[in-house]
Amino acid sequence: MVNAGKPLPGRSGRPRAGEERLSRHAILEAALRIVDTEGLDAMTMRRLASTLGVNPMSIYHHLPNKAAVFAGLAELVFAQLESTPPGDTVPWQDELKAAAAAYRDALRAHPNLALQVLSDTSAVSDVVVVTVEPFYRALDRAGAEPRHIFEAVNTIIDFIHGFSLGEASVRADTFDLAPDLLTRINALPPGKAPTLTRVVTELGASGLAYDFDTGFTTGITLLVDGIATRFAL
Amino acid sequence: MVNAGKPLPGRSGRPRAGEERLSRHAILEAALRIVDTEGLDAMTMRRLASTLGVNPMSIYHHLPNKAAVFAGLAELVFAQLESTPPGDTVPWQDELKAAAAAYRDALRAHPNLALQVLSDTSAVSDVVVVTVEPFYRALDRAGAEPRHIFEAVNTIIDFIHGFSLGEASVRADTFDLAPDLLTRINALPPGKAPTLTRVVTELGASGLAYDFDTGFTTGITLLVDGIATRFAL
DNA sequence: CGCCGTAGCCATACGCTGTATGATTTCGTA
DNA sequence: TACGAAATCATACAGCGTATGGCTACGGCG
Repeated sequence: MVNAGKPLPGRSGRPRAGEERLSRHAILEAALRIVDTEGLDAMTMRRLASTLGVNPMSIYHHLPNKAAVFAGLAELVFAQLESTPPGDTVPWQDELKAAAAAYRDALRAHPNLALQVLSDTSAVSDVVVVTVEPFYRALDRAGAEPRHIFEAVNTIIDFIHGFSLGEASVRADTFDLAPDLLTRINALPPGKAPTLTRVVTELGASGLAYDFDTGFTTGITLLVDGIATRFAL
Repeated sequence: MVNAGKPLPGRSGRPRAGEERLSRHAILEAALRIVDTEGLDAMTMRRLASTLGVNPMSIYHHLPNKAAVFAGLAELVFAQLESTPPGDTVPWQDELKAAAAAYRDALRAHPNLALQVLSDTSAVSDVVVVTVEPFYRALDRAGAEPRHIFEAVNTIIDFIHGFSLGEASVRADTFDLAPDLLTRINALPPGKAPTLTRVVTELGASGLAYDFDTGFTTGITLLVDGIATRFAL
C-alpha cells in the first residue's frame, strides 16, 4: 500500500518489469475497501485511481468500465463463500439452514454492496452458480425430486435476497420499530388498516423490537417446514 | 402535454395565476414515464425538465432533490396497489396468495423502478405501510397470534422482494435456462458442484424452462404451507 | 543485435451530471 | 399601494465516466 492516496504525477510510459502498479485483483480489492468504508457513491473511478496512486485511465487497461468493477466486486463477495464440507451427519433441514445462513453472511459482510450484487446476479460469473450447491446437496440428500429441488432452492434464494436487501438498508442489527412503525401506524387515518393497527398495537404493548437474526431464522424455518410438508420429505 | 420536449426559453418570473406549469404530481408522472420507457439512467433532472417544457431548476421548487423524485416514484408504485375488498368467503390461504400476487403485480408493473423501490422502502411513506394490511387480515382471520402474524408477513414480503428483484432484472417473462445455466454448469471444473450438475442435468433432459409465474406460485405455496404447519393453522 | 508490435501507464479533453446561487416576475395579503 | 413569498429562469461550478492519443519499456523475432 505504498504510494497510496497521492495523485502521483509519476512518469508516463510502461513501468519496468516487476513493478506494475496495477492488476485486476488489486483494483478490485481497493474498490471493495472504498465501498465498505465510504459507501457506494464514493466509489468513483477517480477516487479508486487515487487510492491506487495511479491515473484514472490506467484502470481501463484491466477492467473495461465502471460496471465491470462492480461486477468484479460481486464475484469477490460470493467467492468468499467457500462451500461447507459434506456433513452427512446432520438432518437435511439443518444442512439447509446452515447453507442459508452462510449465504446470508456473505451478503451481510458488505452491506453497502448488497444492493449492487443482488441487482447484478446475471452478470455474476460461475462463482455464483457454485454457490447453490450446498442447497442442492441438502435437498438431494432429503430425497426430493429434481424439479422440487429446483423450485425449493429458487424460493429459498429469493427469500434470502429479499431479506438481505432489507437488512442492508438498515445499518443497525436491531432497531426498535416503535418510533418507526408504531407511530406511523397511529398517524394513519383510522380504519385505513384496522388489522395491521390492532395486531401491531398488541405486539407493541408487550415490547416490540425487531431482531434480524431471529427474523431470518424464522423465515428459513417456515420455508423448510413448507418444503417438508409439500414435498413429503 | 402541450409545449413538452422543447427547452422553451420561456419568460422568467412567477407564472400568472392558474397557469402553473409544474406540480409535484405532474413531475412524478413525467418521471415515471421516462423511467418506464427509457430506463432508470435516462431519468436525469435535465431530461425530466425538458419533457415538462421547463427549466431544470424549477423542479427543485416542488421536490428537494433527485432522490426525492425517486422516493416519490416508489410511492406512486405502491399507491396503485389498492387494497382488495374483505372477501371473507375464501380460505385464508387463498386470501394470502391473492395479496401476494397483487403486491408482486405492483412491483412488476414498473420493472425499471423495482430495484429503486425495493432499496428505498425505508424512505417510502405511509402508503407502503398500508400495503401489508391484506396480509395481516388474512392471517388474523386464520387465527394466528400477533407475533406469528408479524413474522409470517415479514417472511412473505421478503420473498416477494427477492423474487421481484430477480424478475425485474430479466426482462422476458420466460427464458430458457439451457444456454444460460446448463452450459455454464457443464463448463464448471468437474466435481466442483456435483449435486447441482446432476440435478440440473436430469431436469434439462426433460425440457427445462423457467416460468416466473409458476415460480412465484410455488414459492408462495411453500411459504403458506410452512406457516400453516408451524403455526398449526 | 536491432526492430517493432503491443502492454501499461499518463495527460488532456468532452459532454454530461446534480444542484448552489441569484435574478426576475407575479402572486396573495396587509 | 407596499411587500414578502412563490414560482420560474439563467448562469455557473465541481465532479463524473471515459474517448483519444502520446509516451516508454517489455518481449519475441529477424
